[in-house]
Amino acid sequence: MLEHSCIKININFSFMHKKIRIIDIAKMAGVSKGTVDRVMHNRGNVSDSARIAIEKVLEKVNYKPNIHVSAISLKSRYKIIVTTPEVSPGAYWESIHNGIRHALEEYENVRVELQVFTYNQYDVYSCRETYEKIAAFEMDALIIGPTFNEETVNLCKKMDEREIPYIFVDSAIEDTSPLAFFSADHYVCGYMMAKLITSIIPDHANIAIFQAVRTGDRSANSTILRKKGFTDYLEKNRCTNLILSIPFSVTAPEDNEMYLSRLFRSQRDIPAIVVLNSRGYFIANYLATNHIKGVKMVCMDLTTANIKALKKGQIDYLIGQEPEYQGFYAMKTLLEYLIFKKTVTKKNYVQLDILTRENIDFYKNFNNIMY
Amino acid sequence: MLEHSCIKININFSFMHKKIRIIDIAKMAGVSKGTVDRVMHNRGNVSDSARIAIEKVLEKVNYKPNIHVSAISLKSRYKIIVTTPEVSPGAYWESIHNGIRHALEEYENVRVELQVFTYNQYDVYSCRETYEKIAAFEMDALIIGPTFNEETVNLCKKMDEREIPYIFVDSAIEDTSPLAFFSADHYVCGYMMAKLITSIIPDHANIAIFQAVRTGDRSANSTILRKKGFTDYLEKNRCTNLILSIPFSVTAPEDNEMYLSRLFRSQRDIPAIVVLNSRGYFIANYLATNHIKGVKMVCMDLTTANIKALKKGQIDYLIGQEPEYQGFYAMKTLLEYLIFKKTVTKKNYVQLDILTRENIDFYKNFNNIMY
DNA sequence: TGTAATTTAGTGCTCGAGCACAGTTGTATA
DNA sequence: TATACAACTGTGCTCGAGCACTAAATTACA
Repeated sequence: MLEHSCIKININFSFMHKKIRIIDIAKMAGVSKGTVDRVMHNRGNVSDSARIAIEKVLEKVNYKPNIHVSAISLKSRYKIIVTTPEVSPGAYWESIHNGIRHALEEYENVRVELQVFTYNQYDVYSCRETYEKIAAFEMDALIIGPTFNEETVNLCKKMDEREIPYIFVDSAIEDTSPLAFFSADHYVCGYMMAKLITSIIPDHANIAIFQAVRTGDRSANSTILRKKGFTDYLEKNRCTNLILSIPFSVTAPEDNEMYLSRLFRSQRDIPAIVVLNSRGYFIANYLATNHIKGVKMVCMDLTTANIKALKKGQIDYLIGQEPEYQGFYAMKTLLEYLIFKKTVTKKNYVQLDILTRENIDFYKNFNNIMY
Repeated sequence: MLEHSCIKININFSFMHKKIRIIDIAKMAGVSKGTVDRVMHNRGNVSDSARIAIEKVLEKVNYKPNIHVSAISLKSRYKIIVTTPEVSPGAYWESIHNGIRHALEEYENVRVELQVFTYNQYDVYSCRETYEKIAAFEMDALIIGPTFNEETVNLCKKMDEREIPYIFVDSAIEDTSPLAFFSADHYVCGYMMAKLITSIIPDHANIAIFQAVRTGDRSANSTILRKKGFTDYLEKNRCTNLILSIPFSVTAPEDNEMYLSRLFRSQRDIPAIVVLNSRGYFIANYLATNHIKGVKMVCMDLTTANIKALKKGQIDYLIGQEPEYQGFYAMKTLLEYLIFKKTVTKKNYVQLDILTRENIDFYKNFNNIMY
């Protein structure tokens, strides 16, 4: 008979797990719990002797406040502004807003007055005007879902002057000093998309990239980075695929079908399309209605429309960037910074989920995880 | 100038968000909060008239208990047993145990006496003996990480007789009636692995499968399902790849290198290896030390060793099955069932994460998500 | 040295669900 | 009608962090 083990571990939480409370620290330091609280939250009005005694105890013990009790006993009031591109149902930005809302629900005792300002992400003038309005407002903090570089830098400068903390979601902007950002690594994202698309098409096959055209001839920050990652992968791996660009107009959507049909007329063989924004479903639908088959597709974002196309087999790989998680942690981080003066991790890169028609049914967005 | 919008939404939580408390329901129904509590937790000792009045109010309002308050005001005591294959550091089962522990931390006020029994997953006798010990114990509930079908069915029968609820993690066993299970859909998992491996190798290329040999000639439940999914994919898509089996012995590990070298001697061209258990790193290391290059690999589980091999580029795709999530929700579900008599969703399939060397650095296991 | 101003420390209330215990009905039986 | 016993219901305490309010100690200054 073989050797075998049978480990028996007794974890009796009533004995072990003696969790340290604020009052325990107070007793150890020979002060009252009020004083401990003042030291831990930097509220001042504490003598040096008391402060040092408490700090010594804090070094020794590993105090972790009971988050549940914290959440119910808060009484603060804050005014927070959120600005992002416009929100449409089932789409990317809605998920970010959902995440933000969930964070507020977690701290339901905190009175937060939330103001949401949206702008047209394809129109720099809309963004500029919205940002000007925001700059004039009173607030305790700001969450920014940025698109245009220059405008965002300007807004951030004003916030810096007024010493108002701000956090980025979706992507971070250079030359600003945010409290933190929550975003995907867009460069790696593009790099990975290149790897995925080239793995499922023949060498030297053509690849078309679908890209939005913006007012003022400027692309969104994230798209630029993704494209850089994409081309860098091809270069690094000595891929000789021909890259075609498909323009995509938001202001004149009637032109888009034309762009596509022009492409498919001029190029006989387009075995692969990569969409660096969340409009993958648009091309998937075009291909389906025009009975164009055998085109491999790698697209971004788990929007309702994209998921549908993935399940139908029109899209091969869909990349998710956890928008609910981004929104949730942006707001959570902000609140904990404002309330508890908690130290903040500045750079926060979210997961890049790879979804296929096989594993999409098991995908849990952050909503499911939380409740 | 283009049209653009600037939506301003005021979400003032002090006005809106009037959250309904237990005492509000009591007032509406004209009873005391104690009675409402009794109705909601099915504790009995309530007159029909009071019960009906409260149930009517509950239908109208959308009451959600404040989870934070719930967590701090519990006073129950429970004895729970966990049985899984042996745990080794950085490996699959450790993650499941971590998840279980985290759930206990979330309900730190509940006094849980936890007993862990592990068995050798490659030795049916070890399992049998461990299960016999467990069957004799007193407990309020049981969490099972099963391997052997027959033995598990026997244990479950005894639990059914004693009316002790049990939950499966990792995989569910047929002919049992668990309270719930948390596992990946192993069939789909194998199916997806077949899709991934065939997408990165030439048609008709050979594929080797690495499989453990068990005492009593029986494979683990999950591995059987994965293999079924794997072969079904190949059949369905008319793949003509030749499938080779590599045996893998745990009892005589010195034989494994021999098995591998024998394979690579007999077959000149093995461009792909699929590992349906979490030992992918073992083959990756063999290939590396023997300077065998160009072999594509798809493996299971985000163990420390596998992640290392993925980052080095030895493994191409690694499939994760959220072990922390499984453990966490198994214990959480159990506690909420015992304490609150909460209704339980029986079938719970976890996410199948696809990891590559590009997105592995951003992967958050459940530990990170929670804290 | 006495009084006001200021700093520092401590006490006690808040949040809401859970739950033990006391208190109040109603019904049955001597 | 008195008493026992059940069935039911309401009251009040618990958990621990936050924070307001009060009390005490210290300093400032006439």
